[in-house]
Amino acid sequence: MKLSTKGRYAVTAMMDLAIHDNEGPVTLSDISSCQGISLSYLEQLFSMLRKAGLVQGVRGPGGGYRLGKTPNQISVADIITAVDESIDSTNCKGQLDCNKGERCLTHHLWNELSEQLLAFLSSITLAEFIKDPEIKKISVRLDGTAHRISTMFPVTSKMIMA
Amino acid sequence: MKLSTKGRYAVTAMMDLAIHDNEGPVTLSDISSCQGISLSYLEQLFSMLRKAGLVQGVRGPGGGYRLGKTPNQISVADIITAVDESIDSTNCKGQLDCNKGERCLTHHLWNELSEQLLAFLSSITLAEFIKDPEIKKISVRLDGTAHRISTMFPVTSKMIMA
DNA sequence: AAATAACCTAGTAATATACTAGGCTATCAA
DNA sequence: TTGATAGCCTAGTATATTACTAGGTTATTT
Repeated sequence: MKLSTKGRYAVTAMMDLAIHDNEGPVTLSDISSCQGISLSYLEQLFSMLRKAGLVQGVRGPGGGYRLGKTPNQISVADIITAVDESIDSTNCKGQLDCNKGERCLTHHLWNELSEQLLAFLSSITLAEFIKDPEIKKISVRLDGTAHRISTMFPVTSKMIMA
Repeated sequence: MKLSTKGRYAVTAMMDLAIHDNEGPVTLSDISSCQGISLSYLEQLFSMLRKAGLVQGVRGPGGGYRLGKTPNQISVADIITAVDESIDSTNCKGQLDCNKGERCLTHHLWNELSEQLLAFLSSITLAEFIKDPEIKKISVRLDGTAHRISTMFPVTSKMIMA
């Protein structure tokens, strides 16, 4: 279990798809300008997401990406593990005797923690975010044209905090 | 909130200290050989942990590091934030108008997720790991000489899994 | 006095992250 | 049928982070 900006890009992009899941595909170009990262890099991330079955590509004009499963079937853990390849959690993997024919206790403890973290992130699905009250407000306000512009919304005091 | 191998090194090292909290200081040299990372790198990590008040250095022979607070006052989140400086969660921080004078909804959603994750890792303290039944077994078996060698323990089938 | 181990700095190798540049293919609309 | 769109793919590269090496100083114990 690893968590970097790369993983965050993937998660936020998937949130975007989830919000517009019933409105048609979202283009990487839109996500690129929203998240402020290069289109080509996004393409690489989505290549991994697609191979993991988390998204579906739709080619041609009006195309883009949509979710590969229902929002409640896609967890944050799924997304992160798809793009952030897991770290070698023991650093002495392969060699069972990392020190004098024995094995570190702390490695075992880390595994326990790592599993707890994975379970936690697995329990959070994209469906939770669609239910967010802030989003409902936006959806109502923008309904018709939501597909193109609802990934953005006006700044509020709540949003400024990091 | 960021989680890399660097953070894992810090967490496992702190677990080590927590286990031996009542037995005297643990040397970085011991941790180095256990975790398989360089002594000097550990020194740099512990410099950050010390500045965060999470550990106390004890100089001279018989010295090493011990916890700076009680195990139940030190959370996994504390450790990770001390060594893995937090990422710029929005990528458009500073400029409030990341796109056409508006702000991305997904950034807001990420902040919510990030806070949930932080709350989760804040709820897990080093005290949990001391209570681990596996550790109790070791402590009983090694009691007197535990300080030096109890960071290691024999391989069991349970341990081989990653 | 000698050994230990924290504590500190500068420089560097290795790796991961993020981007650039180019191209190809499927699909839609004019 | 043609052009625009947008997915899809590869190779190369700039940047940042991670992890290490190699020196050193200082406090403490034996």
